[in-house]
Amino acid sequence: IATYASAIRLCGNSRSLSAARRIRDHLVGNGWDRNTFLGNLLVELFGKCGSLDESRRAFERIATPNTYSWNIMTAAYTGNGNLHDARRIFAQMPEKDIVSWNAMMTAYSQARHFLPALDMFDKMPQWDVWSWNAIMRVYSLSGSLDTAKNLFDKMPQRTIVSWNTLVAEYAQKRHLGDAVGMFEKIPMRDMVLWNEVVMVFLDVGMANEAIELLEAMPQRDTVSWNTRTKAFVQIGDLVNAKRSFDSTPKPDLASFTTMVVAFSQQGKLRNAREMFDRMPCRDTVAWTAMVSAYAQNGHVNSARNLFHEMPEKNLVSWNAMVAAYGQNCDGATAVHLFRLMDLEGIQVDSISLVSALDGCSSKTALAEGRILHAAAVELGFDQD
RNA sequence: UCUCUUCUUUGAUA
Repeated sequence: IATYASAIRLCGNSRSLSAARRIRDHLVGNGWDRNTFLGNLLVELFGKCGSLDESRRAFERIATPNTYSWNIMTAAYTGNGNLHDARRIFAQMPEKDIVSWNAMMTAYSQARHFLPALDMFDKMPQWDVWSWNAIMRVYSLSGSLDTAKNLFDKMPQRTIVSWNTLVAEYAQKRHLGDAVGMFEKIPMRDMVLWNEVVMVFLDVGMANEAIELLEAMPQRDTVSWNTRTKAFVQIGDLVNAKRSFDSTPKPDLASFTTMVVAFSQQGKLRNAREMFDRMPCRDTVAWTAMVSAYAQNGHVNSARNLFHEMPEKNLVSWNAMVAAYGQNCDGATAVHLFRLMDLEGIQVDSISLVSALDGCSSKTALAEGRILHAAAVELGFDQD
């Protein structure tokens, strides 16, 4: 079991989907895929690769799934932005532990569904530091930074994550004074915090200072390297961005996707596609980035083909495709897709609406405009 | 020095 486990983990590190499938087939062949521990690893592995079908099948093959199995299955869905199926799994779970509740609360929070997130918190049988950190973030994301700070002060325990969360929230909301104040009081500074500081420089348009700081840092992790690559992209230095990517010791999906977007923005569609093809495995984010790359460079048909090839689609992927049609003045198809989202069980958001409206400006018939207006009213966006 | 899952930093849509 240990041998198989390490083999699966190796795939996870290299994020190689084909290697993952080979191991999976091997385990299916000898029946070890029914083992809970190994099955759990497979569920997680396919989830991380954005292959939710295979993840679910691995889950279904486990003879006696435990709470870990259920939680990993939930995480696979939430990690790919599939709130719908995550909820379903959560509801079906025979036994929920604190991890299940925390995961579901965070899933709502990330989807910006703050009321259900608060509801989860209230319904939880007990709370741990993770729950407190997560609820603190719900408040800050929903705009109540003061409430978040009050929570931070009153929380029964705090970890380094609590501190890092608040610094990041202050920084993102441009309360730089508060961010610095927090930073100075932090008892222990880790890599996450330093990466946050680098991001502050990038966010305020000081890319060169960000790069200098990164180079002065004693340690760098993959996030640091990715941020460095992004900094070069931001100053329009594609050559050094590519160099930064090539120097990244352990590139992950974000490293590749950053380059896909960078090439696309410079109109280098071929390079973008090469980067995409070189990825050992592709998650929903990567697929969506490539769909948008085609769309933004005027290749709507290629965008559509790739969209249909995607193994999993979430809200953002759909929005990207709606926008693709909108930007290319095919308002009718954009609206059609917009309505299809509903049928697919995707909860539309304001971006879906704006993207569909984009193509409506002149070419779309009045009837389609009415559909969107009705949707806007329903969503409560009619005042905007 | 990686006993499987949940919190904070980097990558996708307007």
